[in-house]
Amino acid sequence: MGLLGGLWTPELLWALSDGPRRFSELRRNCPYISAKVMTNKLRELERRNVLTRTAMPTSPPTVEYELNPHGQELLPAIRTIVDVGSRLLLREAV
Amino acid sequence: MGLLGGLWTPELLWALSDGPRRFSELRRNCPYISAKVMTNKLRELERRNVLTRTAMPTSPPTVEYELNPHGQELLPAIRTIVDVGSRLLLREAV
DNA sequence: CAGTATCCATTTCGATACTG
DNA sequence: CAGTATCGAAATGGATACTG
Repeated sequence: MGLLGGLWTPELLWALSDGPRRFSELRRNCPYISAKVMTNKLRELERRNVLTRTAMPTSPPTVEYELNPHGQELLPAIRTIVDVGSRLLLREAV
Repeated sequence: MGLLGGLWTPELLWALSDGPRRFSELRRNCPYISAKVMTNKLRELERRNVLTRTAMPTSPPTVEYELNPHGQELLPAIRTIVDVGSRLLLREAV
């Protein structure tokens, strides 16, 4: 949980689950995460060895984030959370 | 995640996963959770309809907490988290 | 585009002491 | 036994403005 911690971490990982994404793509995927928090999280996840950050020296700059094998291992957990979460939401709606 | 949120929530649910537990048993299972946080979490989980709290009017008082069906549905998620978590810990240890 | 910097509000956690 | 009360520390999140 220390790793998954933070309200938005699962959502970020989720957005990365089917391939590399650029910073702005992630922002579009998770519009409620401020740039600051997003940067913090991404850096943290990089430090924790869950994803890789690749900056291309183009202009304007392009940065890609991609889950590494460690990150892939987290996916089942995220998936289950998302899954159970949506079932519960359905119930509450009723 | 709003539901699972909080550092200790998964640990509490985990401790409850194979049957009802009394307050003091939970404290023994999760020695690092202060009584205050534990009470808060339990109350929150009760409010969220994940577990039931049963107080027996004995002396000294006895209170049992038990996952209800909603809570049971969370278990797969917790299990997966615990699972992935321990695999990652192993890696880091190496 | 992909960030940083600042400042502030909120939430969460923890230690300690007390109680029916 | 099963809590509650109080206080304070710390992490987390958000808004806004600025930059190579």
